[in-house]
Amino acid sequence: MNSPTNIKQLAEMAGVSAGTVSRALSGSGRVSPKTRERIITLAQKLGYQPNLLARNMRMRKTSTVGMLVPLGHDDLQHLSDPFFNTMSGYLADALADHGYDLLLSRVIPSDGRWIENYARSGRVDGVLIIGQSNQLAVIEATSLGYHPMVVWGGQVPGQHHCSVGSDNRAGGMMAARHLIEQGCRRIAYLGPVEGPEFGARLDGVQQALAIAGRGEELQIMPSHCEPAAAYDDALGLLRALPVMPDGIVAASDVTAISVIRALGTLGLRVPDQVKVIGYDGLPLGELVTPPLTTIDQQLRHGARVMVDLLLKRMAGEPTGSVLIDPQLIRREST
Amino acid sequence: MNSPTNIKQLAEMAGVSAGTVSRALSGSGRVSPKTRERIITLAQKLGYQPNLLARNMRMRKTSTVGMLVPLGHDDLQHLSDPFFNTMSGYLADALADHGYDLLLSRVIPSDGRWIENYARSGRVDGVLIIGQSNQLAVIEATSLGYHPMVVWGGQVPGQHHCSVGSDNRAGGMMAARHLIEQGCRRIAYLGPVEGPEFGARLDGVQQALAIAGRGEELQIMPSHCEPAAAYDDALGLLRALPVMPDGIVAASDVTAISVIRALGTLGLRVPDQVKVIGYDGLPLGELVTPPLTTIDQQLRHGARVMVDLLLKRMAGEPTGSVLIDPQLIRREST
DNA sequence: TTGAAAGCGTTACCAG
DNA sequence: CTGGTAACGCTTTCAA
Repeated sequence: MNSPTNIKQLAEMAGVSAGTVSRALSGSGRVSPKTRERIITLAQKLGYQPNLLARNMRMRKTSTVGMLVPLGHDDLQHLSDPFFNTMSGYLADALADHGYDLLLSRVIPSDGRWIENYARSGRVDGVLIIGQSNQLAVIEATSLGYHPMVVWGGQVPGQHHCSVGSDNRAGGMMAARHLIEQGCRRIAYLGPVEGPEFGARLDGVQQALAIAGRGEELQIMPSHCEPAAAYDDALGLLRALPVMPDGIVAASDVTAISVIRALGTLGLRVPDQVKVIGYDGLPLGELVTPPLTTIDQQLRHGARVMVDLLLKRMAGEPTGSVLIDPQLIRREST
Repeated sequence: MNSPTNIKQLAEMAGVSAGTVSRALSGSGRVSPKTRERIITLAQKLGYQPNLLARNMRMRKTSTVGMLVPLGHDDLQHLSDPFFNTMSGYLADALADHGYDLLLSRVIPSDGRWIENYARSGRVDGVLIIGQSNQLAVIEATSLGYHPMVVWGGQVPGQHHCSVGSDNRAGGMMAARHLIEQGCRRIAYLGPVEGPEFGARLDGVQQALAIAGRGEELQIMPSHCEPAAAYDDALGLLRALPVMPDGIVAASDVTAISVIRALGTLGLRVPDQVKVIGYDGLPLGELVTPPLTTIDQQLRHGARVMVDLLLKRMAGEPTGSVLIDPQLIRREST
């Protein structure tokens, strides 16, 4: 009793045509209740599974959304990075609630069309981009011709593409202000200094210091973002410093954790001697030693917003971008 | 200058037939170097993107692997659980190295054919199952007729399906032995007590105690596995205990973290008053307070093994199951 | 209510 | 080396 491999076989066994089976199984279209019932039970009994590729192709709809992570320069394994993990988990959950699957692809931006090529390959109904890396131009260009795309990341004035993300400048200010309020006298920033996200965070930090009349003061330690090398990076940067800061704004939670470890290696206690604040609000920030003070981007909420907007855009509706209020979560690293 | 939406349009513009374009672009088949060059550059210029659905359908190959998480009883959001996150990240990385994408699906086991239906839908070339939950029978039955499937989880004697996982009994023994060696006098187990994975871990714990001549001693606190409720669960279970243990084997790292927090709430210090050991070896175990002693399943390595075996099975080759040596990682929670 | 046939976009076979 | 044609498995239109 082998399962029929296609609808025609099943139709034959049921003594009807393929079209009738299709209508019966899909529920759409008029079929006599009797034959419908008969076909459905037969399909069940025989374990018939329609070929979704064929259906998707015919219907031009896949019930699948692609998540793309532009790798920028670092072509190393990134999908196991805690930030992406967390995000993909939230996104997969939010999508599953709407009956969509998540296709996880590691794409290396080659030409200016990598998003469009992926999107138009027919495999996905829409695209979620996590992190703009250095691909802002491509994203913006793509958005002009391809509607169902939502980007996690910062917002730039006049942008055309739909983005969801926290107000990085406000978040950066918030972080610096917090350190100032805690009495830090030598504040430093450690993390990437470019890109619409990290750049804005840094801007915010500088602005907060300027407002406090301490604009000259910031020590900037530009670093990469690879989690694997983060600890070594941080250690090297801190060692090279002429004078040790007493407050560090880390560009992300992962960076902050590395910074704290590096400080530990250097024999410095957090938060007694140096205060460290992260950025992201990853769940694991709550678990680390010491629990991380951080700027929360509310990723779970953000993921839901992204999915909602994407579904709207897939339906052809226009959407605006969303700026999520970053929130200071005070824990024990400051 | 609109991109051609299908190969026929492109062929027309190039003044050749669709077949020739296909051969030129795929590189297979004989095409004169001159026309091949011409077609390739034209496709490039026009931004032609072949429809992968159609290709996949025709070739019966998708370069995509599905990851399924049987949810068992708990139909709550599970894909954002740290264990699955970690696993999916490693798997996605390992698959990407071989040119495969990962399709993340949350499937609720309905009937006895949910795996087969998913697998035979044509959307994936193979299936990775993470965690057997209470679906062992279905998995085993499916494996009889569907080859390209690899399961993360325990091994049962005489099983037919291909599994990769740590030796849970050995791991459980290792954990209990460690607590015994640390001088714990009242040992408890907290976690699920059934299923081929957790059950075996518990067995191992009991066996280690029996060997030490303390078989009667173990306090068992059966709990669920939902990370959301884990803390409340742990707190309730610990509170209900007539006498507080001084050593706890937690069924997973996530559970262990919850246990440690619950102990904190009860005013008990880890490891001074109670020692806690986890199971999994998640990266975040290194970061928590206190850093977690755990039984490491070497998930990154395990993910690679799973992918290797799956690729072999997709090629039709037979494979055996793999048992990964669990290893004690001693940190500061014991 | 049902059946036949025309696609969806691709690749593979078979002639020329 | 290239063009035409037949699949792949499904849905949907058009007739009956």
